[in-house]
Amino acid sequence: MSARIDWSPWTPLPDLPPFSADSLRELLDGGQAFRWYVQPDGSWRGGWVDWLVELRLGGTTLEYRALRGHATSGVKVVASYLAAGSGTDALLDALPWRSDAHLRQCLQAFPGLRILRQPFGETLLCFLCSATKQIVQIKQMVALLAERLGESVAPGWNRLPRWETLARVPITQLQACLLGFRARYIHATAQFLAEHPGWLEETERLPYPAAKERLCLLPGVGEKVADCVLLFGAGRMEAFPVDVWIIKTMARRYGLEGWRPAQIAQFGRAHFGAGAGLAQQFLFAWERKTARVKREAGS
DNA sequence: TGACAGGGGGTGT
DNA sequence: ACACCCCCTGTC
Repeated sequence: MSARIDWSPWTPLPDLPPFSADSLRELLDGGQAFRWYVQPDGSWRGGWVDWLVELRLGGTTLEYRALRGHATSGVKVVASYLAAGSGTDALLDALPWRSDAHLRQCLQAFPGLRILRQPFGETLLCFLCSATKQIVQIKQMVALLAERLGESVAPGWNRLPRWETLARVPITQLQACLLGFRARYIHATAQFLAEHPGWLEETERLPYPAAKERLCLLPGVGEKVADCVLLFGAGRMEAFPVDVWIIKTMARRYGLEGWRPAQIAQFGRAHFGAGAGLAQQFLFAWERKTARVKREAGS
């Protein structure tokens, strides 16, 4: 019944460090992106805009294949999405791992983990869905948005809807995608973007503080969501999203008991420096893994 | 196997 | 502080 997908051959990706299965899972399904699915053979299928890609580990080397029509530019585009050769190594080396034993432990535990370079507009849409939701639920919402409102890219795979499409969709149709109170935010944001052509593109080009300030003007976007969009959708490594996990981590590992989110963000930028957002992702991955191990041991 | 709380990676008032 | 909206998860 399901039509076959015409894939390019599996190809190794250059300029990326070795990965472990754990770090690949954290990279693709650890709260940065919400459109990656692990397959029975351990490979991952996912995508962004009109790219549908599969990733797998050949030993510790990351390999990809894409739709045949995309094969020519594939390596560059996929490598760029995975932030290959984007200065991650230098940023990692500049983190205070020499004096911070916990950070060092996190960096060692997730080799290859990095910040993805996702499309800005799609990242905004995904994180508007994220409020008080866990990854599985966010994935379900964006899957429904793609399925019902996005254009087909390949058999069984739709891209996420464009903002100009969302602007024309009745709010009731958004609510039907299990968005709950987030439907209102997405609807209103889509209206705003439709009335302000080029606003999103301009925002992406602004320096970090100005870009964050502008994003916070959108309904449903506060400091945390703005930081996530700038970190995961614009490569702004100085963005340091403070969510409940990071609040817990920073309290426990760095002694910041009772600190307010804004203070924690300030501490994070001061302590971790230019790669604060990158550091945050490693801390986050560690905390998730710890929670998972604890849960599995308990049950 | 099925019903039933409880809580969830946030924002806006 | 609390509502928003409702699905997921763990538990009985």
